[in-house]
Amino acid sequence: MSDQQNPREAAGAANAATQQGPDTELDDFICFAVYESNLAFNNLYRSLLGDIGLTYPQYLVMTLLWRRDGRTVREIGDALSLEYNTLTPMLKRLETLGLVSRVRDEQDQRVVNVTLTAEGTALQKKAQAIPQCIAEATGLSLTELKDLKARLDTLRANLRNGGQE
Amino acid sequence: MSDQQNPREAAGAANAATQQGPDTELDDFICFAVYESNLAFNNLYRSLLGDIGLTYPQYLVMTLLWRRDGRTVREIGDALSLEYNTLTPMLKRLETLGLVSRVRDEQDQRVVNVTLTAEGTALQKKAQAIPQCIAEATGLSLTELKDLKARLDTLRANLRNGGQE
DNA sequence: CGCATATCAATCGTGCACGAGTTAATCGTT
DNA sequence: AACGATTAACTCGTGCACGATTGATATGCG
Repeated sequence: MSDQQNPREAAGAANAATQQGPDTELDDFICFAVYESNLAFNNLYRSLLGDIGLTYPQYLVMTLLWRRDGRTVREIGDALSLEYNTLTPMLKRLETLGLVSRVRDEQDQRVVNVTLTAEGTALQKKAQAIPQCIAEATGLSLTELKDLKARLDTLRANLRNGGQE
Repeated sequence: MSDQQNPREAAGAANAATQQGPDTELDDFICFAVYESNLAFNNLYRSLLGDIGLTYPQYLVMTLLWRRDGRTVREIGDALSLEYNTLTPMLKRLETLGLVSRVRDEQDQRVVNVTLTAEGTALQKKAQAIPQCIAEATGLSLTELKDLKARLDTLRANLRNGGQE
């Protein structure tokens, strides 16, 4: 098959379309590369997390709680850049799975505190191998990963600032 | 507020949790960085594309067709790494919007050919400014973007290979 | 105190992404 | 020609992500 599909074709349309020269050819490249990398991570996590019955976003929440138990919905949302309308159903699913408990705060009745159950704490053991698997699957050295992360963090910070102007 | 939530806290849990040393501390970092960058891009595109009534994945499909009109569902899926069960409803929405038409292939009745309508072609003009906006929002130089894209492409290729072993 | 305002969380509706399963058309082999 | 295997597309169900809206609690200010 000679119809070679690469990201260039998908994201580089601006050049062919608007004749703005090679400078704009990269614009969509980077977002498409991020989009595709995210899809690839999602699929990898799906296969790794399927055994323990978590989705990737659920795993991120559990990871937060394993690191420090007892957080409000807002704190979790801040950490993961997610809104209540995403988190509330997700936390309810984790509650249904018996991994966390959701309890109204005594002092401030508006707040819901999310804590690990014994089962939720125990699950950490089964998830131990996952970070190592992910790191190996990237095929990158520690130095490369560190560097790539730093660049992505810069990108993300810029996007958030620029998007709100 | 001293409760500074950063990606480190969300994705670096492996270290504190499993005491495996600094080497595993980065494992989840990179996927989280990609996850957050993707969220940031999605939100940026949402604000930019809201005016012309497209979502980001829809924009990617339109970009493909603007570059070369007349593609099968399979070709679009290959280009975007998406399955039929994602694309079929999406293409139907684009059809409902009057931007594309979906027609069974005469030679091979299994195949559905997707082509731009006049309205779909015309929409390209309104979308012209978007790549430039995105590029500026990244706050990165062309060299930096090019480099970052290359690294992400490598990462993605590795993930796909490693995920299927 | 009393009332406007802000905050926390939840609900509803839409769209993306994928696993699983289905249907219909084509291909390959005999 | 016939029939099993493959391929293209679709449907259904689940979960994530977000805009818009709502409700209930807490805070601030006159």
